[in-house]
Amino acid sequence: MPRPAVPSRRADILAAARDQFNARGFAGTRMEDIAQALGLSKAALYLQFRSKEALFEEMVSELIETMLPQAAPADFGDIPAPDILRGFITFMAARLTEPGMAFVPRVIIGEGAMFPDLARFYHEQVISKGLGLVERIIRHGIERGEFVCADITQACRSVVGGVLMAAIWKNTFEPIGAEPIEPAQMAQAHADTILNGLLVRKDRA
Amino acid sequence: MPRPAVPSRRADILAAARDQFNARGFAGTRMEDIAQALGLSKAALYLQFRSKEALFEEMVSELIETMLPQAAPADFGDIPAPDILRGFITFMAARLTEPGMAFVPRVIIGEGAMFPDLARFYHEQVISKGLGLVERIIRHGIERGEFVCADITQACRSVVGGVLMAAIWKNTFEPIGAEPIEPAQMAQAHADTILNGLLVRKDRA
Amino acid sequence: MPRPAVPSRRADILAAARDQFNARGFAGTRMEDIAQALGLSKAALYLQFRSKEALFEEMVSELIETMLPQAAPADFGDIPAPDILRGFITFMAARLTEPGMAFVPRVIIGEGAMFPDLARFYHEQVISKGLGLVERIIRHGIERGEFVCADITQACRSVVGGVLMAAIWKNTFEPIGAEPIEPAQMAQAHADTILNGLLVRKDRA
Amino acid sequence: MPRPAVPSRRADILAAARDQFNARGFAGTRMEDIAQALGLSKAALYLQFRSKEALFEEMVSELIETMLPQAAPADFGDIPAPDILRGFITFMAARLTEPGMAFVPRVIIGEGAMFPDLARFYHEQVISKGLGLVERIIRHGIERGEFVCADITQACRSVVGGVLMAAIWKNTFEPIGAEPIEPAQMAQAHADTILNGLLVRKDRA
DNA sequence: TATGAATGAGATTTCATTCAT
DNA sequence: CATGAATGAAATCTCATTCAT
Repeated sequence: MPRPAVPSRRADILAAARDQFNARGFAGTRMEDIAQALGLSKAALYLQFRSKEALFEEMVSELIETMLPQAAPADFGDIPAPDILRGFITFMAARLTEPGMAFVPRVIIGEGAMFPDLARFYHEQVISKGLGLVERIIRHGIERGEFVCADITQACRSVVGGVLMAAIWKNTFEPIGAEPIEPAQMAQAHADTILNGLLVRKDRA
Repeated sequence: MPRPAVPSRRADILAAARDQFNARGFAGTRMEDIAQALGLSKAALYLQFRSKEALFEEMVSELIETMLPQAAPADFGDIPAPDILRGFITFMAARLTEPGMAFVPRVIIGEGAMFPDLARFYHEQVISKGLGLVERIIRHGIERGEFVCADITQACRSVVGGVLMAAIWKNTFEPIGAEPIEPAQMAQAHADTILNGLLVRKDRA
Repeated sequence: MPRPAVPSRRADILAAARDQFNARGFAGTRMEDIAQALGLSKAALYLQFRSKEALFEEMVSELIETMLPQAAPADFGDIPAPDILRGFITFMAARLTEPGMAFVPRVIIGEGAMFPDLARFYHEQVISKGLGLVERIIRHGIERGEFVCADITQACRSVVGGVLMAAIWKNTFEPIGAEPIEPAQMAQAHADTILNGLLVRKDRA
Repeated sequence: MPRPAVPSRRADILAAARDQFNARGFAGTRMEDIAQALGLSKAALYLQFRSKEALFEEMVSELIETMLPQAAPADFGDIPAPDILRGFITFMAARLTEPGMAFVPRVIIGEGAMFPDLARFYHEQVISKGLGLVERIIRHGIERGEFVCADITQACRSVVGGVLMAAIWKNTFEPIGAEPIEPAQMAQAHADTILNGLLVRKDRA
């Protein structure tokens, strides 16, 4: 069942679009830019996509749909919650900082106000699902007597906030000269902080 | 001590510009929008600012310069580190989610790629200083035997990440229907998570 | 009968306007430019002149009215026509190439099509009167048996053409690096050519 | 040998631009004017030319490059200098007054101050070459014993001045009601004046 | 007399989108 | 499937002119 030798035009366009949106944001990217990057005419893009917005949405969808399912095991079984959480943070930090992904939160955050459909879509597909996954992990930990948490909803945001920070750092501040980060290392440290807290633990000392 | 009878037009324009850029981002805001919000003509704006970009940059600068100095006491003295950290998180969460401020990270993150100077300025003046402040707080706690922390630099990012998450949530997702957050409450929960961690503490149980 | 110690604002404005129109042409000069050159506000100009066009016209009028009467004696009497013609050419070449004058033909020629009133005014006041004067001189010479001329109207244009050439050279080509001309010398040579022609004269050899 | 079925849009646009710049000058012509004359939208012009200025410059260049080479025979041989000079004057007067050419000196003279590159280009390609050609003609005449001339450089300007006068008259003053000229006739008269001078010639009387 | 502030009417330029070939 | 040519709608910016003070 070989994939077609000539990969679908759609895929090519989506890839080129991702690069361009990554570099210039949604409003800053012209259809011309995408077409030129492909050596095609603008009109060719419209053979595959109804509009610039449709192209953008489809690209984000595709990206997201390949990302989230791998972030945590479908069934937690007997796996310790700290391991699952650490795995989630590490996986998401790696994904969201790799080139071609990091831009998604950036564009959504930056241009969500102008494109509410886009923001809604992203909120429902990514943020809600991501937070829901974290919530399941925390509940799993509480059930197993590993975690204690007064406000699960907020705690989820603390978890995701650190990951978001990594994505933004990589994509917004590194390009302008900020000290580079190592996503895996940052993920481990974030997991440590979230799991252990900063306070001295007498039970471990 | 009444404000001057003729408050500088510049200030009026900067305020209106802030609202508009907040609502629509840089590219999405038209000079017409700002002018209409003031009941002025577009041309009036050009009497005070050379260009749209100049107006934007001046507004961001001004905003930033008034924000950071109040985030923590200049000298920590004997104050317990957890209190200082909790205070910092609460203050920043309040500031960054209040209308008229929340947009700063959003616009910087969203359009930083198109305005590198702005992003650099923001990184140096806000992010670096903010992270430096958190670092001082954590070191203060370690010295006092209150905190333990393997990777201070990363921990700082976990702290700030939660605050950033609040700002983005308030500004990007609430407007499209996400469940509203209460910044003070979220700040407390974030502080709890960061301080205590999620793991069950045998020393307290 | 001393002139007023504070020369009329009108005169100041006219002088500044001349400089500016000279440097930038009519369309290229903004009221702001003139005002700034005087250290005044734009509004101040409108206290003296109804409009930009009115200001321009008045300036040209004034310039012209002081120029033409001196170009030739009012009554030719017994003066030899060649002397009068040589005097006219020399005078006009000097005037039209001095800074602050040369620009008049330039602006009229360049922007006459957009401002027909201006062009008409200039044609009637300057060109027609100038050509009329040359015609009178030539007729004077014919009457005195000094000149012979098959087509007086065209000959007048040959006379004026040389003067115009000097003005254009000085104002259009010298500023971009063309070899400078000496108006007096050019006027003498033009008069020589016009009077004697290029052909060898057996009656003089 | 039919012209290509799809004559280059560029050429069409250049032709229409010439007409419009001719009628209104550079500053006075709006892109809209040119587009309307072609039955196109403004945007269509930008498909072919980067900017208004680029369009203007390209048009002038093209025009100039097609004009000068035909003004005089490459090798004068035994041809009498008066004939060559008369031919040059007649040719140039015809060219510079025909619709579509007359505007060149007008626009250059009028807006040279705002476009120094253009003026320089025109000076080098047209004025200098034209004057050089006249100079060669006069020297040819002197060698053949037909001409006598004390200041050749200046005499050349007298020759060209008359031609310039014709172009300006046709384009600046005729449209506002001045008495029309017949270029061929004016050229003959100018040649007569330049060759014979105004003074009575005893050797012919 | 003078001006700071304002503006209406435009000018150039851009870009997502369409369509005949 | 592909495109060259085209465009309508808009956005930024300019400037002669006005007017309350």
